[in-house]
Amino acid sequence: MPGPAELCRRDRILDAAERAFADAGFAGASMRTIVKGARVNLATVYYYFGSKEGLMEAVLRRRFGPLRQDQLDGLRARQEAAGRTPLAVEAILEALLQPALHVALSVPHQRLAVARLIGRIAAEPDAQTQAFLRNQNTPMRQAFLEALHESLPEVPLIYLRWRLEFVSGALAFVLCNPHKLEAEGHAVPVDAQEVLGEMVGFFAAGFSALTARRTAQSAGRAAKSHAPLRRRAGPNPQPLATKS
Amino acid sequence: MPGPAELCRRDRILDAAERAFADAGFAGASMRTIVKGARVNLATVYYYFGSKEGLMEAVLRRRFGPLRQDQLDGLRARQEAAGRTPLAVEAILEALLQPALHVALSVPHQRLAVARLIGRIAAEPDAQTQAFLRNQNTPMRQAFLEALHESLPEVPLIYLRWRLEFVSGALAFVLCNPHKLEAEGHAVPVDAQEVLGEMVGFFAAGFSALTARRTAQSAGRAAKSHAPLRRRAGPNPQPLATKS
DNA sequence: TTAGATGTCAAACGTTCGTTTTAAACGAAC
DNA sequence: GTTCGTTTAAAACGAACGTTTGACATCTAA
Repeated sequence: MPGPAELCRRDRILDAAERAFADAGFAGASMRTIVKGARVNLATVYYYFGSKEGLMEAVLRRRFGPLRQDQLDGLRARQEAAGRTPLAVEAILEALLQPALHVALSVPHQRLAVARLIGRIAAEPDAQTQAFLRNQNTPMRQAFLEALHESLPEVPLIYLRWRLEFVSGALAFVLCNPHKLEAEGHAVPVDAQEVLGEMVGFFAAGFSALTARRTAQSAGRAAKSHAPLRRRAGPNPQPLATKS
Repeated sequence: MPGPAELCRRDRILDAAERAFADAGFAGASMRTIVKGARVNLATVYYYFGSKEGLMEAVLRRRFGPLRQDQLDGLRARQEAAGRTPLAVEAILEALLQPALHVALSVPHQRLAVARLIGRIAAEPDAQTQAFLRNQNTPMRQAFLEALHESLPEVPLIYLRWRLEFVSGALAFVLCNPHKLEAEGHAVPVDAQEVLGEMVGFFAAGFSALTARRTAQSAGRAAKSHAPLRRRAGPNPQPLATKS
């Protein structure tokens, strides 16, 4: 039977693993640094989670389960409040972005690890991790896609899906590198509410844009500069400093 | 003196390393799989590149040097063609996105590895890699930021920087997971030109949006649903399938 | 021919990896 | 008090890791 001490160790492992995976990725994080951070024996991890992949899966389940649920709950709540009328795109985007930005940017101690984790696993190469994540996210993404389709019936569904991927990519990127949103010299942590407002406004305008069929002539007066892309062949075109 | 055979080996190593880093990330790719792919001896890599990090740096330099130059050239060409008038946002975005999408999505054989590499390293934890990449990209990003500022003087600079990060994130995400843009069942590779047009239209609309100061009331009729986010504490809120 | 770079190779260096084994300590039930 | 399932600990497993070594070719310059 699980006593309180056991839960304590299990959670310590999950916390340390979350930090390690966020910092170094799945392959780069080692079990030994995780158990050092959790102050438990190496075998304890295998007792609870079976393997490194099992540990990763538990970490993802603990974080993304509630997060995804919050996103879905937010969408449903807004839909109920709106009654029969389709939601404003801004409301849909808020329901999607607010839970992630909130858990990632607003909380005090070191839950920045969560942010990096969210962003990191979007690019994780591990096939099992990818499959697990896809299974987790598919229903949620489907719900948001349907909501967008109701609000923007004139935009082809395939483009709505693309645009949703753009939003997901930007979100993952921001969560993974929150320092890139900070002002030039300031070290002040970014305000989650402000980022949310800016992202909602930015992407809502994009979503409401009609399908772009221009591509070539959109540059207008610069169209003549479309020379075929050449690959550079010379040696070391850019020396570049190697130190930060 | 470098003979042709030597250059051949050096390039074979870079090709194999690029593929391996794109597939497994920096930590996940092993020197032995790289030399196996390049059909060279293990020591040869150290003869040419000194270390694994040196190899990574050479891979990044070879790809991102020309890519970044193409982006800058495209911007400058459009600026010259436009004369004194500020560029259309669409033109700026095209200059930014077209080289990356072109090298990543359009080429035949296996240069998809380049795409995954571009997307992957945006999330690479390795500090040295991050510093190297930042040094590479800073001047280019600055140029695009200035171009955007001239075209959209009414948008505060800090928000232009944020929006540029959103675009970079979406681009990295798309390059890293090109399959997510494919249609549901179809396996047809995505058309780079179509993605470019859609991204340009989508983000141009976002950039031209005025600063959003609403955040709270933007959801309009759904504002009452803004309950404080609760963290879920119950055990395993979502069982979820563990197999793909 | 000799001296010295220049590339290439097989083999091994010591370390760290994920994982397993073995056993001891624990609390509750009989 | 013994037994039993559960939990922790120390040590070790074989494999793979990044890196180095030393020898062996090959070629140029003196």
